[in-house]
Amino acid sequence: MCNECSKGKFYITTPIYYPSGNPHIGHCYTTVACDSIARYKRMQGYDVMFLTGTDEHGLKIEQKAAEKGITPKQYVDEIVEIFKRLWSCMNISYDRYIRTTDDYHVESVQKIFKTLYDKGYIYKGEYKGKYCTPCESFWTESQLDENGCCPDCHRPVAEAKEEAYFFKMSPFADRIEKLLTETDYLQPNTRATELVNNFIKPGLEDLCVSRTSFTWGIPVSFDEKHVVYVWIDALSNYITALGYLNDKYDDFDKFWPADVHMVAKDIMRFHAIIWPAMLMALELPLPKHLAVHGWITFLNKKGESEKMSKSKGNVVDPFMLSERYGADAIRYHILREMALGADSAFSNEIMINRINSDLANGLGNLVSRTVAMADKYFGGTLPTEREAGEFDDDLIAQALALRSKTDEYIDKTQLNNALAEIFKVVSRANKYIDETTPWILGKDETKRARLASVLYNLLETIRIVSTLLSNFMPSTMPVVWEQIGAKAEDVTYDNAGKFGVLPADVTVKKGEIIFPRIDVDKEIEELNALIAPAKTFREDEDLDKANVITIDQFAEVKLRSGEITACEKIKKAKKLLKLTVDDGRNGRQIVSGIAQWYAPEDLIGKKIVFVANLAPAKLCGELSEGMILACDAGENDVRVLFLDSDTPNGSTIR
RNA sequence: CGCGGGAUGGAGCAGCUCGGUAGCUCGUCGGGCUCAUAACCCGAAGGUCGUCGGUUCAAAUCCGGCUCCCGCAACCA
Repeated sequence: MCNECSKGKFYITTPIYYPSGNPHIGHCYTTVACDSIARYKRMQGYDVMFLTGTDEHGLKIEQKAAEKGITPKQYVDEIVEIFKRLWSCMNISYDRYIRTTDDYHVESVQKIFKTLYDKGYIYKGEYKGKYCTPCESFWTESQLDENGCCPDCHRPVAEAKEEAYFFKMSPFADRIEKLLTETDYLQPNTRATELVNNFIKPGLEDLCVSRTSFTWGIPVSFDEKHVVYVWIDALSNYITALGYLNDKYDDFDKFWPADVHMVAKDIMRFHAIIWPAMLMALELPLPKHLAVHGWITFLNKKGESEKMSKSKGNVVDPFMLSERYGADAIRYHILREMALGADSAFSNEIMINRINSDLANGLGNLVSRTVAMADKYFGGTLPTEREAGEFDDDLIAQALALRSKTDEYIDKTQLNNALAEIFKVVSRANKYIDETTPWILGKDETKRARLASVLYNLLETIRIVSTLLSNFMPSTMPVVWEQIGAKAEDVTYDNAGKFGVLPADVTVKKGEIIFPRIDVDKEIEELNALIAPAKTFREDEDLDKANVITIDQFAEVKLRSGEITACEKIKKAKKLLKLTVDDGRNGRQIVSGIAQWYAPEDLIGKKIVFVANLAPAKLCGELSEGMILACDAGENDVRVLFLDSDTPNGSTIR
């Protein structure tokens, strides 16, 4: 069976990552998972295109670069280097790396935008948002700082409108709903209802696809004061990287549509709704699958999993991990722990235990004891006489059945299950050694043939297992092959479906330990010391010359004392408390996001400090006239500033 | 009543579509073995399957109420 030419093509993508910071373990997961699938498919004989890259435009990049005093391009160039270094460190076999700043991508995006405009799917309209007059900047609600002010200059913002281009989503709503609910596009499909209920049933809103408020982006070719906003720029990478509407590459016809787009759940929405809509508008075929995985969360010392974030000091550095344990151990751990769709808790302890029990005790030890016995009893080279025995059939049957199981799980992008199947066979082989007791056979000259059979069966099982595993752990499996005497032609996909491939007189070679066992306690101690302690201040709030204000500026903020006379939770909101405050005048209502930390009864009767001249705003339908002062108290905690109980209400604070 | 997911031995999970002896990995304890990386193999303990009620000969599984967690949306003025 020739598989070099008969399998067809396979196109798989990671998202293009946003280089506003260094890559973390979450980026690693998606990329490692795609890499393993890509390797597996290549091994099967598919013509594989594996794409990854970086999404390099946008306001945030522009700002980060400005902070460092370099151009946006210089800024992204630096971070892209770090991404690429990580991928090389993790043995990522991508075929192509797209940067949205690449000329050909820019050219294609401009053409795509124009095409959609010409087809009538893009029209000019008005974008409503928050505008900061001094900075001449538009912000969305979520970009505003903790006071609802401009994130740049921290002054109040106003409702304003900006000219912008919009992409019509509504014509595609029905087709998208069907795509999500009636096909196997979305994997796992459990999230389809959520998407349909939240976004499609209420009516798909037209999407703002251009901005005039920043310049670090791809200019709209027929209206240069606009730049293309993230959606069309970023999502279209999947086709521009194949040469869609550009001359750089010409394999669009060959590889499109994609077989798998893999993404984390936070960007599922864009890939489940917007991307299909764009493709429908362009009249292009839709990708076959969207595989959505969860986040790697960090299991803290209290046993709670939390999102990784710099301010919590729990970000796991993949460079450090791979240096300590090797890329393959990290790859194995994250692929084995993460079930498609669900979050997976990461902790140093879980990882080390996993490495120890599966890789060191299970696989590593199996290879080690098998090779050692071949070496000890036969000087490394097996004699060719054979004698079958009681437990052989079961072992051989399991080894032979493995490949089709992993095939199936790979096609369902369930890598954790594929690995679980492989390690079942590893366990079976370890058990086989106990059942056949080769150390007893070794003492009896008449049992040479039986002993040779046992060892040969073990070597063959290891060969099959390691062949399939080499897609997940590409750097250590060749070491295994060297030790068990397997040649390159022995460890192919075809041969992973056969038993009896190694020559009967195979010669093994004792070598280094593949996965050394890790001393858990010692290691954890060292790792904890390495993890940066939590910060109680935000990095971007470091006081430097730029942040110094004058006394007049301070005087603009009117702080007053007040007393909380009534307080209740706002039903619809998780975090909001509605406070009635005696401000020494007519009283006022203030809404505060402290419900997580304070119960209403904790606050009634307390004296607090509030900002008196803050523009009123509505939160969850409740009017808020001012803001009470509170400070961060370490990891996800807040303390309200309380005044002495005899402080008069409504007096000025200066 | 905004939308969705979840609660199963110490930990993490499977089972639930299509009711019928509750399973896996890790951990704990006991035993075996000595080829091997104090690794491997076998055995045991440990769960009234969140809670209350209903349907049924029979409920982890189906139905309804409740509690608590977690996402999304909204939102930390």
